[in-house]
Amino acid sequence: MTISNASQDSLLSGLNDKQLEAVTLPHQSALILAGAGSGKTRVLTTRIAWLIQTGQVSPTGLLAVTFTNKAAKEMLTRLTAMLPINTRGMWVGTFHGLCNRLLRAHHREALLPATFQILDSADQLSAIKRLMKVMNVDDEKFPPKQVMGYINSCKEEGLRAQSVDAYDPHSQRMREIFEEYDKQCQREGVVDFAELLLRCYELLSRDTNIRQHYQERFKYILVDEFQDTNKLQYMWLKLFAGMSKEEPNNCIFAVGDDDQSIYSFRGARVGNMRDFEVDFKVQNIVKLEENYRSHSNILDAANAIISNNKNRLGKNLWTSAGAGEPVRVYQAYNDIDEASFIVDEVKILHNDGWALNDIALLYRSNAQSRVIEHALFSHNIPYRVYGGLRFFERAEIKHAMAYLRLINNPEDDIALLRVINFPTRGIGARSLEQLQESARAQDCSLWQAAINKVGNGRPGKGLEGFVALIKQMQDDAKGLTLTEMTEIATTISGLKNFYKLEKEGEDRIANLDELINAAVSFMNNNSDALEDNSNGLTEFLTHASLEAGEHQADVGADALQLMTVHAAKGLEFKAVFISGLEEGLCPHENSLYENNGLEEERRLMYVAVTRARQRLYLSHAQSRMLHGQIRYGIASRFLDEIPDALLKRLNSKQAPKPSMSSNYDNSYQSASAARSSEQKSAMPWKIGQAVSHAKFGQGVVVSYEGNASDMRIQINFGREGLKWLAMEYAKLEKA
DNA sequence: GCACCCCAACTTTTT
DNA sequence: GTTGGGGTGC
Repeated sequence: MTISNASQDSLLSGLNDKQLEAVTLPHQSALILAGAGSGKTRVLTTRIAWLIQTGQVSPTGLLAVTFTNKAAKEMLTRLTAMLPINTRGMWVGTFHGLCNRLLRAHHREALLPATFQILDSADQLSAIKRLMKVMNVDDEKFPPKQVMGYINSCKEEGLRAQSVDAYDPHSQRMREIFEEYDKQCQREGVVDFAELLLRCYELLSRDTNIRQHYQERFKYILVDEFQDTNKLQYMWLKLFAGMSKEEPNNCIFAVGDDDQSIYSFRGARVGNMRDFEVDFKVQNIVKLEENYRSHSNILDAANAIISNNKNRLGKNLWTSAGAGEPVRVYQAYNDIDEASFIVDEVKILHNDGWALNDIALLYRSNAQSRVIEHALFSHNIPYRVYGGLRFFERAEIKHAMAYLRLINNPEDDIALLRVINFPTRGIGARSLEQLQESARAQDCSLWQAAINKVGNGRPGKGLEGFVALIKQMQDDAKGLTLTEMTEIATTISGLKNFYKLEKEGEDRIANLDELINAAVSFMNNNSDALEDNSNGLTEFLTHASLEAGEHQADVGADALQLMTVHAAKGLEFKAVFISGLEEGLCPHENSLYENNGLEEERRLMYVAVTRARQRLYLSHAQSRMLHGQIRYGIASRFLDEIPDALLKRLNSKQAPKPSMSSNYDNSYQSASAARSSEQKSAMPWKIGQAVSHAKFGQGVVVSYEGNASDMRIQINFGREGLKWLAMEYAKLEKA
């Protein structure tokens, strides 16, 4: 060891016993069960710093994998703060980023062109639609989105078309599309996200030399958010680790939290944690349970909720911070009342000096934000919604990027199709079909086909113009910097002029200008990493696909934070509102039909609760507008799972507020009043009335039908679902 | 080629 | 209620 004990001490000082144990584990595979707010990122980065500082590994001898670019960046930032090292050349990144890097380095062995492009989801979908047209597939029977999901989940299981089971005609056709899709991608030199991983995995399994090279290089492999890995990612990690006797047996330091696994819908397998324990003979799991974020009332609530899950590795968060405030529960009359409650509370907090940035409003589904946004807007409370379109996903940016892609490689059919007639230049569906037809006949790219048409004369004015435009752009681009090329792509293409003429095109033009800025800063940040002869274009295109950019600009201003619970994972706020805690929304009704769906919903609730540092509000509404209809829900079972002693109920009575927003009130009344006027006398229960049933428990009256002698009543029993009961026999009581 | 209309969907999402 | 995609008509 070349480093003095003193500086080692400073690196390790302030860690608790468990954190210290994790950071200084000997050379062996380890599973760190890191609870919410337990200092997970700190442990991970300190582990890396410690390994380097004690001379056990050089910065280039380790591999650190994350899921998001944000997490990777954060890790590098913290690392440079701890150690005076140059992080360039270190393999710290996302699964996709690292696979991309490896495939670029070995593109020949991976059978890819050096300039292979990465399809984002939108590109992939349009590629599939295009293929399905060629193959004459009925998109009623095979919705392109489903086909895409099928292809991606196959790849995420590590499967190619040849190895997929298909016993019925439908799945056989599906498999056929999968196979043709892969051929099309190969022809066009493009890879989708899942392909990046699968291609990389296959390359390493096939090519012993390359595999050995990396296995010898990466003695230490560190994985963040291990509970979110899918099957292929786990297989990929095993390859790097080297599992067989002859292989080096590198060790994996896996950090994760099974209780925060909320991404099974996109292929994540919590089970990888248990498999890892067995496969890598993990001796003991290090549990980080001391929480540095929340007061204990909040943690106790979270612990109580999650303890209802059966399949857990087991963990209980604790804090030395004291009980803190009770968890506040508000029962709202309807969604609008819920929103106005939140607005009132936020105002109070803000007046008391809380920064809006420190307050988050969480919901299960994006649709719920509308009502709240409306309330915030009319009360002039600044807010920021996370989610939605990101920079490189905006239409105008994708158009400009398509021109750049064509400069880079005109055979890029996807890019060509996107802009061949945008801005419009008289190439309609007819001429496009002809072009695609002749490309198919000649078995070449659309660009080649277009060139041939122009060469043969009578290509049509539009097509001739397009070919000339791209050729001119390519000519102009020679010797230009990336920034200048980007300018060309937005101007010569006619994009800017097009948006200038549009009524509401200012934002789009501003975005196009922002794209030029993005190119400038990309070059500033990466110029020394680029090869000497590279103008950075391929790298910039990759950057755009792999890092779609921040969701929204002006992050600086103080604003209330609105986001889904999923988007809140990994974040923390001084005060958190969790809204819409009703059966059907949270847990979401769809989840109840899924395997272990309820447990995942409960983990979602757990994630939501553990975001709060100091104050936590839970709210539910007796009725809310959903899909254009009023729905009556009962309180989420997750609320019942919190011990009463931790709660403070702000209004347990369901009396409607007199100050209700009038238009909603009317629409609410008209819905129920319309029916009750028909059969008022026969109806003993009002719609929205909470009732209890001997067998089904608590419920809410949703609707009814029939006449006085034969009336049926529909009740939402939450966990038991919607039930029709005959009035005559059902023994209902007011709840 | 484009504007307009209708109908269906509608949980969560990173790369 | 809203949005987006697809189809139709000028």
